[in-house]
Order: sequence, then C-alpha cells, then structure tokens
Amino acid sequence: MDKEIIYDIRQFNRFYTRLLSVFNNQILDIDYSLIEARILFEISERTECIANNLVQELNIDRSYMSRILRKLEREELIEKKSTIMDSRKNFLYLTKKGEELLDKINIQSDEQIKQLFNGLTDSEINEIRISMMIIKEKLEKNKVRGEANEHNNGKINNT
Amino acid sequence: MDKEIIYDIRQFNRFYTRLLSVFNNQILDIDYSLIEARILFEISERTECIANNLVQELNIDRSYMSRILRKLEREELIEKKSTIMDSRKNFLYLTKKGEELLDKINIQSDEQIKQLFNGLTDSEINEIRISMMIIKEKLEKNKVRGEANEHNNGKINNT
DNA sequence: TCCTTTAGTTGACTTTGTCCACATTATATT
DNA sequence: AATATAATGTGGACAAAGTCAACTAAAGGA
Repeated sequence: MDKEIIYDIRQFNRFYTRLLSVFNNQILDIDYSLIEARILFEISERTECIANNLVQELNIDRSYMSRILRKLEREELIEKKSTIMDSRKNFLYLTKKGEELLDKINIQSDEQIKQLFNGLTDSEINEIRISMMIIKEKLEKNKVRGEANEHNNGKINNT
Repeated sequence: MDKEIIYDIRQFNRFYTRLLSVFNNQILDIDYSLIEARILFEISERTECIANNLVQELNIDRSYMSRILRKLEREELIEKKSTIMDSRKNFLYLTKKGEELLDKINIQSDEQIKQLFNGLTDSEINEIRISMMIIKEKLEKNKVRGEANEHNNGKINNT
C-alpha cells in the first residue's frame, strides 16, 4: 500500500478525531456524558437490548458499563427487566424520562450537524454524505470479510 | 437540511467514532497514550512549536498540557528551549529518543491502516481516500468561512 | 455430572481531564 | 511612561473516566 495513501488517511483520521472531539465536548450542555448519551441511543434503537450488546458495540469494559447502567437506572432514565429464558440477562428499556432526554440530545445533535454544514451548498452537502457512505460501506464490508476469515473470538483489536 | 441526510451523517459519526476508538486503544502497545503520541507528532511537524499551539490544535486544557509536556520532558522525549523574543514561551523540540519513539509509533500507525484496508482492491482503497479528502476539504473550507464571518475569539465550540 | 462459557457485579486502583488561582511577561490604552 | 488587559504557562485540588482482577450465578455443553 502506497505511503502517500496512508499519509492521507492518517491525516483524515487526525482531522476527524478533532472534529468529533469538539462535537463530543458539546454534549456537556446536558448533564450527561457522550457515553451515556450513546447508551441511551443504543437502547432505544434495539429491541431486547442487554448490557453485553452495549459492551461490544461501544467497545468498553464490562465493569464500567455495569456502573454506567446503574447510574442511569438510579436517575430513572432506564429500567432493567429480568428475562424469563436467561436469568443472567436483563433487558434494558428507556423510561419516559429517558426518552425525553434522548429526544433532547437528538435535537442538539442534529443542530450540531446543521451548524457544521451551514454555508455549504446542497450539492456539496450531498457530496460529503455520499463520501461518508462510501467509506462506511467499504470498510464495513471489509471488516465482515476479515472476521469471517480470521475467526477471532470476539476480539475487536483488529478491526 | 434534510432529516435523512442528518441521519446518515450521524450514523457515519458513530461508525467512525468506534473505528477511531479501536485504533486509539491499540496505541497502548507502547507505554504512551494517544495524546502523548499526538503531541510528539505535532511537535515534529511544526517549527517553533509552543505549548499553546498544541493546546489549540488538540483542544485540551492548558494545565493538562503543561503536565503532559513536563512528563515528556522528564522522560527525555522532548526539550524546552526558551525563546529570546518572548520569555513566556518555550519552543518545543523532540530529542533523539523522542524521534525514535515517534518513528516507532508511525510505523505502528501505518500498520494499523494497512490492516484496516487489507483485502480491499486498489480501486476501493482509492475511492475511500478520495472520499476522505472530499470530506476534509469541504468541511475545512466551511470552517474557515465560518470563522471569518463570526469572529469568535478562539472559541472552538462552533466548528 | 463436571467443566466451560457467558453475563453481570464489586472493590481497589490508575489515568485522564477540569477548574481555579496564580505568576510572569507581553501588548494595548490613555 | 503608567496602567490596564491579554497571553502563556504552572500548580493544587479535585472529579470523571476507565481498568483490572476476583467473584457470583446461571447456561450450555461433553
């Protein structure tokens, strides 16, 4: 693989790391961290979501997740409901309050995107969008292939 | 701006956040954190680099930066040299040891990229690269325009 | 049955990051 | 020049984020 291509990709990664860090620090508007917001989001997107799903999706430690979920439960943003089939697992649900918070976060996040793109023409915006979809599709396809080949049991270190 | 476009962009952001987090956690191979690696990188890229440049580029707290730089100095990865014109500032340089470490980090980072793209065809890789460059160019151009218009003194919260 | 795996929790700890007050020097204002 | 204001960096005290290892308990096999 060409040195120059690697250079460009790493440059993009630095650029996007910075952009995301600015975005993420803004979530502080509300009294919850990015990771908490993300957990609420994932719970709302999934059916029969369990803690371990989140551990894998978000790539964070089990014990840490356990604590965050406990906090969210204490603050009545989520509820744990024990399952019948497997009593180790708890299904996670947003409470009314949790949903309301997530709505608020979503509105803010949409607003961030609008600000970021503010000033660009529709066709520029669409170019960016298409570019993002290309990156995501290609890399995801590749990841899936990689996992199928290498048979790495749950280790995510070689994405 | 269209709901659907915003959706796609946020989806990309989640996807890329995850990817970068996996990448960044791998830097732990070496005994230095991502931010330290990034600081070494920035110092090597710049001429007459001062702490405050890094504070702004990396968007982190002044006091935190001060401590990191002190640590890097203690470990003899960087040197501070006082400037003549402005005795508040210190120019930062990598030591031999710092350069060697950065070389090692660079090799590892290149390797990460190669792994990530491993299995894709040359034309796919190039599509991704072009996509990245489009995103970066458009968003950077926009940011510069925004700053010129809004005259926000150093606040980075509206990237 | 016994062994292994999976899910989650807890304690103890480290690392990372933030806030505020401060010292020093430079720059702008009058 | 004198004074105010801004920029650069440091240190203390603290809070938040994240890690590691040991553990319980249930599930899923051989």
